[in-house]
Amino acid sequence: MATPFVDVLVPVALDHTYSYRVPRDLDLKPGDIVAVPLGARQAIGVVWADDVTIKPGLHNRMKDVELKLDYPPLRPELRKFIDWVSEYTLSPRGMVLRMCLRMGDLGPAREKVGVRIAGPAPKRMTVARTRVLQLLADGLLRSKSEAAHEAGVSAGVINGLVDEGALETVVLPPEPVARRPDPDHNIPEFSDAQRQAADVLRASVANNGFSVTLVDGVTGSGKTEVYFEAVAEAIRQKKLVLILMPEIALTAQFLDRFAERFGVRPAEWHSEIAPRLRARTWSAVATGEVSVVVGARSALFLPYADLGLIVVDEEHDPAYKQEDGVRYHARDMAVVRARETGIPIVLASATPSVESEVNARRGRYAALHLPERFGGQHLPSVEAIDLRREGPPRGRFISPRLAEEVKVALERKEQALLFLNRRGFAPLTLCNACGHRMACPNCDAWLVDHRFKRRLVCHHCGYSMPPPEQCPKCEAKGSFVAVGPGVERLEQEAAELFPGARILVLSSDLVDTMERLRQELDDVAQGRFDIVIGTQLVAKGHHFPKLNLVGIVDADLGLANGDPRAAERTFQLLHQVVGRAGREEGRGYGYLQTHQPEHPVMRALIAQDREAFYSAEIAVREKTGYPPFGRLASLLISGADKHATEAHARKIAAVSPIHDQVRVLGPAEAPLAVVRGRYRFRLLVKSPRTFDLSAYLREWLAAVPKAKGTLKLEVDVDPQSFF
DNA sequence: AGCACGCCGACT
DNA sequence: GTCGGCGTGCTC
Repeated sequence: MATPFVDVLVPVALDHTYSYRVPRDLDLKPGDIVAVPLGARQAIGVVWADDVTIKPGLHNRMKDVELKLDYPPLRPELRKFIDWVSEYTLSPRGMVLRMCLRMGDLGPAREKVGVRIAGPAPKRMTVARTRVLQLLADGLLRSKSEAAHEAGVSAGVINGLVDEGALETVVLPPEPVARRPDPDHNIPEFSDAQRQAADVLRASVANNGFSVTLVDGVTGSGKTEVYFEAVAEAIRQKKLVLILMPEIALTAQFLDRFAERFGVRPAEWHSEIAPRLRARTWSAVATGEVSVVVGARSALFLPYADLGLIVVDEEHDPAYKQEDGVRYHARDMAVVRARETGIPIVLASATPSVESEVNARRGRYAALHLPERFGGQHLPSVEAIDLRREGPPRGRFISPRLAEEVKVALERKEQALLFLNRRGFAPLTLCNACGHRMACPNCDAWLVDHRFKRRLVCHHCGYSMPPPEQCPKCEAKGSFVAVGPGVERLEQEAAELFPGARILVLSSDLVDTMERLRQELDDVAQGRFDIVIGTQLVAKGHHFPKLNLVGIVDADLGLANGDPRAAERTFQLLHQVVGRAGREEGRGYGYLQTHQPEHPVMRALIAQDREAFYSAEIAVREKTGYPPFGRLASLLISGADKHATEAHARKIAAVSPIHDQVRVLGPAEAPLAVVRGRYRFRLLVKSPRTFDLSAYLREWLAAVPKAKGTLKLEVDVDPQSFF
């Protein structure tokens, strides 16, 4: 029985559904994907409810559903998930739906045309034509471009032969997005510990209900191979699998590893997939034609036909947090999606987030530990270099001891990695004559000297200018000095310290394409460089067999700010970077240049005592009520005028509902007080862990006066960054 | 998020 | 006199 009206959720910044009339020839059910008129344009939306009662005043404004699209309906659990994410993050439901419908170009793909022999050779023969006919003499079908390429002729020759009737064109069936992986293609040899872990994961897939398992094992412990066994089990059960990666730079590398295990590459999903392939992939996921998707966080919102397993690799990675639009944490939302779907989820990391570690310790998550490196690899030994006692001379950043160790490594024909998480040449440019510091005109930040590009650059808004000839304040000439190190400056120092060494600098602003980065990483792996100087770009990914020495140039860098997660982040990042050493042959060494070797993060890295670090950090969080022992939300109020912005922030604070479990802090100037010419004030909301913070915020926002003019309010539940 | 509508400055 | 800037508000 067709219903006369349906409620449709449209992908715009709207929480409510709109009602549409259903034409007689359409039969619509919840989940169906439809095209509807919306204002002056057409929108793709999803039927959220049928059997709808219409308010009398609406009848004359209602429009008709235009058509139903030929895709499987969104499943109830995905619709529930959309509702849940919207409620939790306080984002409009339509904007969450929009993330599910980012399907690229709709409509039929351009048909690929193939050619084959059809009739006698034409009277006028040429050398090129002969080559084509010889190639196609076997009677097989080839695509036009393939045939032209193989025969070494232009496409025009092929077209000419088609016109003369010697060849005929045939529409080729579209290439599948991904072929079916073979779960038994190449099962690796496992150690006992790995086998046990794999068995547990396989069982969790076979049992087929919601469960969360934290797989933690050091780099090289075979985590990936272990959770591949769970993936294999899901494939055997004809279920779909989602493997989440924190960034797309890692997916490319990962696809080959997957192919080694399963014989074929999985489908790939991230923001840089070309529109056509994106559309085909979306559709193949919805119909269940692909079985494994490897993707960045946006892959979490795909309409999987029958999802059986989610894996979140590097679950601690901060890149899982989306910081604009719908602000969500893909790891946390993945757990929610698994729960709504009733399937197992695997969280994998060498350095789990404190959140996941606490959940594992309290038994809320199952935990599997893979303590050893595989195949007799050793963990690198780590030492501190105390910069207070044995630091480099003024204006230098590589201490004598680290320099000595690098020399030894080079003599042994091994590679060294110098890690500094700071792009450019120097973070500050200072006038020696008057003390003027070069600052961004739009932001509350210094301009970073990028000497390779010959520009001073703001890392917050992208503003850049050529280095000035003279000081804009005192007009002194040649008075500027670079203060502090960046990777480019480190290269200069390394070139002086290690003459003849082949040095490569790797940082995101120096990488123009993914392909180029891959090439450069490959060059390093092949031993074409002796010293790599890099930012966090080099923290993960490639294996460098000849790399046995890692020097952390400024281990304290991430600890300086007031972020409650600073210690955790620093521990995770440095652990990962140091873990690059000694992965294949010989023994790895890590050196931490630090002013505070007694800091818990440094001590844990040196003693290789992960447990001690987590226990100490968990105790701090518990005492201070920070996540996961309490909940946080941040309200960021920004605007072009400082006083108006602050006044608005105060107004918002004034209407916060009074609740004895909630503390509202602020408004205070955000740590970065101005960005892109906008002043920023922040309110921080703290509550106990079990408190429904989203409901509280919703009640609050209902009382907040609407922002006028340039004023803007952004709400972030579970903020990860405090800038 | 789009897109139209609306009210104030520089042009054919 | 009109073209067009982007602030404001609506979309069944």
